Amino acid sequence: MTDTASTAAILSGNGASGSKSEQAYATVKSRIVDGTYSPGYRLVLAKIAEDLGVSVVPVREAIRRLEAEGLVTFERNVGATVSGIDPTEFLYTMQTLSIIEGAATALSAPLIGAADVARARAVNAEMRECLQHFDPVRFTALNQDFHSILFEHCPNPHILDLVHRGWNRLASLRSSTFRFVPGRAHESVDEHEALLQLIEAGAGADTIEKAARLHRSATLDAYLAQSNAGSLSAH
Amino acid sequence: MTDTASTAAILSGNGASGSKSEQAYATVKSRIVDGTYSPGYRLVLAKIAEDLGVSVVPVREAIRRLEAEGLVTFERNVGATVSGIDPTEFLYTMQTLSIIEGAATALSAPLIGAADVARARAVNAEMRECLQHFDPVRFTALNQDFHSILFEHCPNPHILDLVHRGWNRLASLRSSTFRFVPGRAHESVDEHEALLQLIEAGAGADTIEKAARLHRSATLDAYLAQSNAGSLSAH
DNA sequence: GTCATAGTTTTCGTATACGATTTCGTACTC
DNA sequence: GAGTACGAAATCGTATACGAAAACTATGAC
Repeated sequence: MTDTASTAAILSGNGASGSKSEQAYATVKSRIVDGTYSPGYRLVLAKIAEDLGVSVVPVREAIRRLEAEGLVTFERNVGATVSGIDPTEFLYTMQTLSIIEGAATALSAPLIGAADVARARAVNAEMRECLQHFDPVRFTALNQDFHSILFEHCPNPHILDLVHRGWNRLASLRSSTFRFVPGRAHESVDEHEALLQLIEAGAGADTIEKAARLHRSATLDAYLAQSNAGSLSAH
Repeated sequence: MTDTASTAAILSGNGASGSKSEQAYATVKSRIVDGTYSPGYRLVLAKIAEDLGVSVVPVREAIRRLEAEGLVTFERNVGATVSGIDPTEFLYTMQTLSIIEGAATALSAPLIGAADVARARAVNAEMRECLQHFDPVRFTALNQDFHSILFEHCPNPHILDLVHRGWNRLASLRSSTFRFVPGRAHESVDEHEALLQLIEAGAGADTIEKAARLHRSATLDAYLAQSNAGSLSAH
């Protein structure tokens, strides 16, 4: 995710590759994802156009594409704003994501080799270390990595696409840190190990999916219990 | 689905409502969905613009939005074509759809009242009739209705959105009929009844989801077994 | 002080124009 | 006859310009 954002930033930096419409799309998207444009931010076509040194037509096109992805809201003759995400929205997005990620993990499982499991274990070990010298930022980044390893062999491109969209949707809430819950972190690491063992044992897709989804749900529940729902929108 | 298409067609007919960009979007989408523009169809901006009586700018915008939805493929300096769907793609789309629909059904289940179950039963009864005086077109339409009833209370808007996107994606394959498999139809009706009973009994989400998904998967498998995979792309 | 209204400003919406890129057909060479 | 090079046509890409809609502001009446 951070990778995607920085890649887009680099692209927008040199600006040499792709059409201007493409550049506008990538840049605005990355700015939404990295929080430069936070929810509610008013996206004025002319300003963005000037900022990027292009005319409004490609910017307009980019904004509409982002709208189709759910990252911005567009209103006729009024303009575009970065999509906000209220507590209910947040819950629904997380719920959807846990379903999709569960499926992605289950579909990947048969294709995950010993090397991948080893990699995932290494990541998990690092997460355990992060718990000792309290480092929530790194912990959550590693958490993302861990699950990415489990997804990466998913043969169904639609599912992977949905996973990414979901995370993009949540990105403006600082996805890299919002899932850290101290009390939950220890269990989380243990659940990761359990998940890896299920995969190694060649458990059925149902079992793996359920485990993956429950794990994600539990993390979400813990997060919600910690921060009262009201503060979500202020994030 | 048919409803959506005809609505869009009506909108494009009077063309009075919404912006021209919106009109272009709705019209092109409906034409893709209803098969007027079938997979591989070359979408030439200028021609569509002329056809709709607008300039190319709003058409271009509409096409890019459709690209973000996966309905068209766009290549720089070359143009847009209606996304084809090869047998593998088809499988992945159906797989994704069965996951999403299973989840949608499970999430709806607690909110489905006796009246809804009765409606669904009525639809199912009609389906049974269709089997007697062989009417596959109506059968598949009713099948769609049946599942829609089960979805409609789904509180998670993202999931519903994904369901619709999935069906749009498949629409150019004549979604209204491609799922009819004579040998499978009878079982299908029985499974519907079983699903309704699970819902009435207040079964757990897991059980309902699994049942719904398995049902869809079985239908897909039967369909694939019937038509050899090669003919899919020609549809 | 509050509300309504008219005028101004901002911003969007799209048509048009022109440059850039690709594609396709034709002629020429080997 | 096959392959290549060149040129014309088709098509995309975007800047600019102007019209339309909404939002904002100031003014005046009550």
